[in-house]
Amino acid sequence: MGVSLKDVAQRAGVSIKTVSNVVNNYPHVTPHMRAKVQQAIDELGYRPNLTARHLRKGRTGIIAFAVPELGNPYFAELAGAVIDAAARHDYTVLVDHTAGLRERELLVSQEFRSHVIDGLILSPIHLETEDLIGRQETSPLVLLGEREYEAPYDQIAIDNVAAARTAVRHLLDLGRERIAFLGSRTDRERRPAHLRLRGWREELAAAGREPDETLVVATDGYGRADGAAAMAALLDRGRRPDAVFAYNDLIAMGAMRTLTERGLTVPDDVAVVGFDDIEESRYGSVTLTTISPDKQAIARLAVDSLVERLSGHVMAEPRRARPGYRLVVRESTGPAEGRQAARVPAQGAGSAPAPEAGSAPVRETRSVPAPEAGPAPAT
Amino acid sequence: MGVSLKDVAQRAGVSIKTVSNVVNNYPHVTPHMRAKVQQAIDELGYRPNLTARHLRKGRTGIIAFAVPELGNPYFAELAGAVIDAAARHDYTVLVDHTAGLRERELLVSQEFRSHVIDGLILSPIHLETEDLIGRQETSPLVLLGEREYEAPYDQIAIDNVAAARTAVRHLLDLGRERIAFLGSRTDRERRPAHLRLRGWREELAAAGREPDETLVVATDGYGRADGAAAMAALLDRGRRPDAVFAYNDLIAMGAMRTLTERGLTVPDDVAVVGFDDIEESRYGSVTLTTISPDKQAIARLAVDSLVERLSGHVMAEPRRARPGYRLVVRESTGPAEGRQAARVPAQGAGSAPAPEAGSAPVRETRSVPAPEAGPAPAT
DNA sequence: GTGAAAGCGCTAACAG
DNA sequence: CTGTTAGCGCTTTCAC
Repeated sequence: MGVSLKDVAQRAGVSIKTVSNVVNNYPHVTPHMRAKVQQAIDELGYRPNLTARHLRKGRTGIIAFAVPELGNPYFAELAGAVIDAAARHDYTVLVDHTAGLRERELLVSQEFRSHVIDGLILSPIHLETEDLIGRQETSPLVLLGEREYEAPYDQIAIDNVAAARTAVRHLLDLGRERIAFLGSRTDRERRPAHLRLRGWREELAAAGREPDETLVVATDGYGRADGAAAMAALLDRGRRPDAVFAYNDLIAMGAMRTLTERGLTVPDDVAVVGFDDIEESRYGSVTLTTISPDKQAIARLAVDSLVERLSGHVMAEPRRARPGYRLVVRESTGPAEGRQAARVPAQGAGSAPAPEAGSAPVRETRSVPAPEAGPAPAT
Repeated sequence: MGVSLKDVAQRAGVSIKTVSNVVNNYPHVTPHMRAKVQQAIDELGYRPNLTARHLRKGRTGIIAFAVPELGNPYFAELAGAVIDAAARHDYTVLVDHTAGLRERELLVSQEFRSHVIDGLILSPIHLETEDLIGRQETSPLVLLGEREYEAPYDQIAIDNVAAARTAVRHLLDLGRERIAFLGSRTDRERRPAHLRLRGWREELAAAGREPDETLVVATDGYGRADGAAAMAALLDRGRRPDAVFAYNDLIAMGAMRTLTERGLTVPDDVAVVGFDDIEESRYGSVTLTTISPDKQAIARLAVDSLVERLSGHVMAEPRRARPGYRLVVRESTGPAEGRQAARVPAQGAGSAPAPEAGSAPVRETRSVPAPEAGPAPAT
């Protein structure tokens, strides 16, 4: 089919090696030679066959990024950041989504495009530690997301418990009494409770309140519809909270929609805090207070981890990096006027003091959570 | 490094070919042989090297999907649909984003992972016809998005002019007088006006109105912030419209946010129509009326086109497919109560009568635009 | 049914 | 500085 090095060599009347040298920009080639070869390349429209190169070199320069759902803006935004971070190391990213199904997560972690991806960044939901332990695939794997595993792989995640506690504390500081939690999962109960739910419990307990479990609503998924349904269920039960802490922004958005439909006002009747800081939460007629994980840092740490292992620096020690996060206070918990401009986080720049992991290898990256924006002395 | 066919063959005491047969599930292998080989495979933890297979077969089973910005939910949702559609044909998708930069669009279309991707689905913004004409790469390319090119490549896009006209007609039917257009581009003016802007002009003209060009606001990009800024600019100019047709949903969202901040009510003071029907537009305290392109159909048509050409069916004739769309009327142009439930489109199922392109080859796919939901007799 | 050998296009050694 | 050769791991004739 295509034109190969050999064809070019023939045409230019030189050896294959010389052409290869030109293609790879080897320093020691006479300008004359280079010109001659280049001409042949242009005439023939030669393009190097990367597949062959990959086979030869044993690596492809492709890493995979697998998330539950690309339709969730958090993962879409994260995917964008990962693609950019990878590009900085000359890696290309293969994005896949698992629909949060354990089976697909397993498949991806086990045998996904074996030997064509150099490594994998995976954000699992249903995967279990034992699935990971039994992993055959030898290419490096970096885990993202809320779940923590007792498996020998790098894990990048903000301190979910602490972040959740920060959110709940904010609501408590506002004087809220009945703080609901939306978004615990209905399925697979046996597995440890969500860290965010634990944060909710811990912070309430620390404040001397008995966590009211009737204010915890499980959802089937993590989407807006789930949030809307959960909020409706809570209200239908006659348990009207005066604040809601949602598992993520989408659930919070859905909850706010239900509140609007029921004629309740945010934040006056019900204050709402989300988690993720997707861009959408900075718009809307009531902007959303939320926990903002440093997505750039997460992407960078994940890619850097992977790239470092790919570079052959064999480090037995799997590492846990804790990127920064902060609480961004917006209208959904703000003063009742609901007219102030959204406080837009200075994304990327003066953001959290996440460990700088640019070129230097990432080491002990347990960064202190960023100072929260506005600890808000009780209203 | 890895364990190869040869290793397995040695271990099992058979030839390479036999192992290959087992791995590829060839029919004519004795059960005994198969078992023996399988055992060796398991013992050695053999995983086929797909890179080698790719080199040998000349194809990889990977296609690329390049969009301007993964942070735009429209593209993220589309990417998800493309991934799923590709999976149905056993293709994996490599997602990239171009930031809408012509340079990167060019790069992607020209030499992106040459020979490792079998084909490319590209949604360009700044690419010009001549860029496409001069394309060296021989792998198939399918174009998505608003722009139309005089180049020999398949193009999948809804009828943007007609869709825009539908949106504007809806606003006219509502009795709106001053309909603004938000989101024409400031740069590269020489290139033909956006089709959606043309639709706005045409429909106004058809209604006997002189399109008021002072109601057209250019934006730098296609995000929420651009919409917010454009709306603010328009209001600051003292040109208060009673309706807004935005280039896309994000711009519409930003515009609505500005309207809220300025104390104006949607839809009472200003009705708003978007374009894309991202999920977000179905939530929010005022749900958004929007043009809903059939994303599933777009993804399916694009992937099917690509796969068909990849299958060697050489069809000289490039094709233009026109997936369906519909107008989904929601609160942002609805009756002023603003309390009715959002009319959620039956995504996927009873949606537009888009050409069924499941397994059968896609042929003449100029589908009639789906019947719009609620032509809304003038208020 | 199974085995032996050639070669996909490239890079890495090693000569010259 | 340039040419020759071997081989990455696999599939694919073609014999047996």
